[in-house]
Amino acid sequence: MHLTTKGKYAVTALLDLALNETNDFVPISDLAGRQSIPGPYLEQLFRYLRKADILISHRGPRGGYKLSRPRNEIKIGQIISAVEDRMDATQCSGEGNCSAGSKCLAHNLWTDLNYQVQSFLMDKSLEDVLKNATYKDVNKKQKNYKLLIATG
Amino acid sequence: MHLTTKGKYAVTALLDLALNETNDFVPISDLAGRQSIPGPYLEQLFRYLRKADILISHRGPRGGYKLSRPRNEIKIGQIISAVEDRMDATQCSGEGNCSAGSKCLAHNLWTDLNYQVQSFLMDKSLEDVLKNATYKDVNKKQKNYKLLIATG
DNA sequence: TATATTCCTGACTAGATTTGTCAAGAATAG
DNA sequence: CTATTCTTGACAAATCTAGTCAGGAATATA
Repeated sequence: MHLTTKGKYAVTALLDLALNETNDFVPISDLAGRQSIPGPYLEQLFRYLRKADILISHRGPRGGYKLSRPRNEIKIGQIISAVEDRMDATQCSGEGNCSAGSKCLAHNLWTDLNYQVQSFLMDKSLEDVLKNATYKDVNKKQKNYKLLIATG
Repeated sequence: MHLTTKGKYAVTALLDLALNETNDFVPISDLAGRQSIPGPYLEQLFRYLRKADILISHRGPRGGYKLSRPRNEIKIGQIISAVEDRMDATQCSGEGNCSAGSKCLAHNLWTDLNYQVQSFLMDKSLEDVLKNATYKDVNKKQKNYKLLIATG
């Protein structure tokens, strides 16, 4: 399971796009500049998002990108799915042959972890994140869980 | 956020150790053999687990490793925390300076994702996983979420 | 005491992956 | 026409993972 800057950059850029939503196309240089993302790198990521029908592009002056549908219909999970290719936590890509042809002792654990992460990401749209609404209550409990995160 | 084979090997090896729980020490070669994990690599991982007081070791003939406490008191999250060092999903290691000194648009999203993953892993002990009990109901819903996981 | 067993430590390496860069080309608004 | 912007493909450096290896220290057993 690997969430890289690819996924993080993509989500951030699309949040920016959703925030500054108009009918105009927004050039990549604007997004990259505002969000401190290397332009050519973001360009590369936007290829995947266009292929996944999340973005619409237009060339030439006044060209750029815009969201293919309303921001409440684009899920964070869809964005990440479009740019990341190693989000699966199982050792066997879900095939159940992780230990000498059959399931390893931890197989179901990783499958369930997959489900946790996926449902979290698929339940949230760009709009949800901008509103910071649907998951605000979760925030308050965070003090109980510091062990996994480096605090230095 | 990166869950590597380090974390997966460590959890699998400790599940094996919990499964074959006796008062004896179990040599690494036994665990590595049974779980198809490269021995010297597992040895490397066990250093971290000993430092984290999850394992007790003993040298010499009839030596090996055993769990430092009952298997229901060792959480999966503790194991992963001991061997993985990049489980944080935020771009800024939680410092909130991910975008020109302040929080990027996605900061709270990644913080909440951290919480989801941590609470999932910290809620499960070795015993829970072996019993396959505490999270079985979650399994049944999985068909709805396939988008993130490569199906090929 | 001798010996085989097992952990302990540190260094090293090959390969994969990420994180970018770059150049040339195509479309298009004005 | 021309400047702007996306499009595509190739390339490269840095980092990280996954695993190896050698030498040493402790200890149970005979």
